[in-house]
Amino acid sequence: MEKNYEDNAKIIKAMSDPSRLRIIDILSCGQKCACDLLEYFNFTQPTLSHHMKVLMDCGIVECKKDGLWSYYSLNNANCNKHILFLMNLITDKDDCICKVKSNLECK
Amino acid sequence: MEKNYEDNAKIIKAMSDPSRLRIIDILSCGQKCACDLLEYFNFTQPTLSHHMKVLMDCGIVECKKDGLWSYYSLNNANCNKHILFLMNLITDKDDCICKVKSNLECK
DNA sequence: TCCTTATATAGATAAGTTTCTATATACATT
DNA sequence: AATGTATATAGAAACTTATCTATATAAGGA
Repeated sequence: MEKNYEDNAKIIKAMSDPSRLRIIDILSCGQKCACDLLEYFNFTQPTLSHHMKVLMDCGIVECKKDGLWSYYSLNNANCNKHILFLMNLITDKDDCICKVKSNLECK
Repeated sequence: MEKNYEDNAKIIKAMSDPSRLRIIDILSCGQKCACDLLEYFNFTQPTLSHHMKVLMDCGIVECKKDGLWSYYSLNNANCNKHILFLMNLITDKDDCICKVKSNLECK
């Protein structure tokens, strides 16, 4: 029981940072490599690396390596429906109070 | 845009602590005064007071004073549907992966 | 083989969070 | 009025987090 509060808190905590919310938002348009993601932010490459680790550690994001590049994407398969729903809340353009996605152009 | 990530992160952050998840879980059974809430936890009264402040500051919980007592309840009216849904995820016994609520008895 | 490039890791620092003890506030009761 | 009780606030300690710089790793191309 206690354990469930802990586990859920960990996943929710991973989403409780503005930069990581934005990363989730960006990845909702499809996979991106680290260097592309980095262009959306003012922080450094190691900081992005840290954020991606947090998102991967709790299963929200997965990584596919190809040569020098790391391609990140939302790990929908691994996310339980609760987290998926929250991600949709944040990323779904049409049904979104926060309008976070409105300034992104998905290709 | 930036602002929305910040605002959403603040609300999500308020829910990213195991103790506060449990408080939300307990309040899903109905309003409780601080001293009743406190019995579920091992921390002190000022610590509970801190957690309630965090939950109230972002609008998840509201407080009704009656004499010496402070009655806390989930502020469903003020919560937008996104947050409500996440609270349901955590608190709804029948449709809940986390099963957080299973050990609570609502009267 | 050497250099460049993409990403990860190590370690430090500054800021934020959770918790505590001590104390204040404010209402109730005697 | 004095005392007791429920809650809030202040301030400090311990821990965690976000960020940085410097460096390591590992793959590709000259």
